[in-house]
Amino acid sequence: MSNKGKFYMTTAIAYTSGKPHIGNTYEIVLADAIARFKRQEGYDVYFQTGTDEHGQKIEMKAAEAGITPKEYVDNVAGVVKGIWDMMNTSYDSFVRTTDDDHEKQVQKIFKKLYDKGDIYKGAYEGLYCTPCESFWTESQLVDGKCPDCGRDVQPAKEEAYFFKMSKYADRLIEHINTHPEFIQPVSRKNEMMNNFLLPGLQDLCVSRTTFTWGIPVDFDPQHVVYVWLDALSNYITKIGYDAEGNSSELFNKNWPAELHLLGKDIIRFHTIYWPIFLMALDVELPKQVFGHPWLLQGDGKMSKSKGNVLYADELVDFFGVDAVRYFVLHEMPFDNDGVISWELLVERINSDLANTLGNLVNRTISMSNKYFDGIVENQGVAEAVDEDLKAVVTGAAAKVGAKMEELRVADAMTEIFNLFKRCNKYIDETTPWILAKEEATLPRLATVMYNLVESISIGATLLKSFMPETSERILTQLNAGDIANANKLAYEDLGTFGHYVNGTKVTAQPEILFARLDVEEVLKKVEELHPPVEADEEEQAEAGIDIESKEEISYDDFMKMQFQVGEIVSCEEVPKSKKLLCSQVRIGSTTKQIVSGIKQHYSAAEMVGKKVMVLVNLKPAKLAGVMSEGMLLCAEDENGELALMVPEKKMPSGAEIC
RNA sequence: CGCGGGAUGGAGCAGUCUGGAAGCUCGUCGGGCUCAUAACCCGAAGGUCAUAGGUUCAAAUCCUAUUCCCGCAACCA
Repeated sequence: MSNKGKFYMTTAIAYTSGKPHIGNTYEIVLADAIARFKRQEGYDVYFQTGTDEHGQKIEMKAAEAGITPKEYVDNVAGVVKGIWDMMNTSYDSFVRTTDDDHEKQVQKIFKKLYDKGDIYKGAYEGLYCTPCESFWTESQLVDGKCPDCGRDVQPAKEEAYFFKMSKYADRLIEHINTHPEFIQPVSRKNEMMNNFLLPGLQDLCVSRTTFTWGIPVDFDPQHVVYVWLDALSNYITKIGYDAEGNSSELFNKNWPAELHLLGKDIIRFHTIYWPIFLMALDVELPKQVFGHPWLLQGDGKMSKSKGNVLYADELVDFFGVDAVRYFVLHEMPFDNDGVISWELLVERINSDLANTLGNLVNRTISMSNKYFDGIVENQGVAEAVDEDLKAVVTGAAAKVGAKMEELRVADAMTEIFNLFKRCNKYIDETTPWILAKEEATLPRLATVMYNLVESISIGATLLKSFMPETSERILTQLNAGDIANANKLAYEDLGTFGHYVNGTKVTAQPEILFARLDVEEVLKKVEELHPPVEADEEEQAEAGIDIESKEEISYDDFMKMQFQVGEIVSCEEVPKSKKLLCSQVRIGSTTKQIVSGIKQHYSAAEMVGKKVMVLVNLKPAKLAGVMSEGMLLCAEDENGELALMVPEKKMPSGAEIC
């Protein structure tokens, strides 16, 4: 195998707040396909992935679960690694940001930047709401009060460390402009330049004191290191970077990275903060940052309460690892979001994997057995039709390579399947079953079968990076291991025809690679696995819902609140708001305007005429710019479904509720 | 006027940067074939490229305005 040099690539590290769904899993599969392909091409690949385990959210999640943050992330990191392994991904290194070596190095990096003067101690100034323990900016306030609780806020300062982003902005702009390949796809580059770099970078707050689950700043232990400075550093710390100059050989060999792969939502951190941190450390910048699109659920957003979140392990149970790998890689376009649903999965699997590929392998092996007892031997009876087949087959590797060079993985796979489709067409063109009828045409038949087996071998070898297991299964059935394993059939050989050793016997029992699936059956099973929401709701109603208890109040406190029956005389939607309805509510002889966040549960029209429970003496406030003078009371269930409180018997408008 | 993405035959997408006869996969319909997983091969129908203007010899592609969808943010008294 030729050596084309080293290739260091990473995925973003997965945040350990919970189990990753199929959208998160997509990234590691994409990375794996690229890593395997690069290896096949002859690069010395080092492929790193891992988990990002610090931050306030994790601290909270752990507290909810009643365990320590460390226990929490140990658990989730195990789940993440389990899924990565299940997906058959070939990473070389799995970093956890709670690893000792990483934490120590992040502390050194922080210190180094501080000593250099790029990080300085300053104060975060804002308006502070003591009960909520939150800082707000002027623009976030509602009527000058805390937007959360409506209480007064005080100007306050909190000390914090800041990073001098602006110092390096010009250098970064210069770098981005002179390295057009740095940010991929290109459309993202303009986004970064126009929105963040050109308007000017603000200094970035790089420490926190509001929570403790993070890497402590060793010379000022009140502070923990800002999560992104911690997380991004993994790309260098885990391969042995040392801020004091004793970096490992692994680091010296592999850095700078050829490719950082990440979701488009965190491009900003990777193309602005990360390069600037590296500049400050005097470390070279990575060659390329690719922000891939997202995989979205077909029918609406993934939501746990809808029971429609797709997880890799569940999909694998239904379809198998390679089918899921195929789907996510193939369905994901280059720079638009992709769609995933059970129906689409079944459609793709049936059409591409079962029909085109599986059936091709099956019919080819069956014919070999039927006509020649499984012996594949080219008898040299070529015809003109063979040439086009050979051209397509031998040209595939170059096409796939070109697509992969641009990271267009979906297109690369399409090229491979074009090869298989060409094979199916070849069978129709040569009609082996007719050749088999006459003794005289048997030599021609033998050549046809040889061409097919050779073509499929080449296709299967190309498929190795994307569907490693399937590739192996095909080659094993063709008994092509002696020519097509990594040692014998190198990537360079895929451009020429005729490697399959004459006289080789294929398996006598072709095994179904991908069974055809019935959409209805699959959906039925899915429904059994995730019972419809209605059933859930009933069960929950039986079980009841517990909510967080509030502090005890006095009778006087209670008597301060005035509740009355109100009649909704008119109602309209609040413009530019997704949740708000504005109602005119008649309460006795007065009418109040009340804004409520119930648009997703009640239409404006159906509100009119309802008699509802109103908290009347609530201080008026503006919502989305509209004045609201009270509150309509609703019951809310776990899924956020709302139900207005209405009197059980007929009551006049204005009747007191006590 | 909060930020961003999108709108291309029934479905999912490419093409848009760098204008030059509207393409792919699936589905539908018709035909062929029987080696094979009711698979495979051939053919056809189906699109005013969201709408309205503009630039141009020429616009899906560039410009302007509008409508609708989807994320995020905000709001859910």
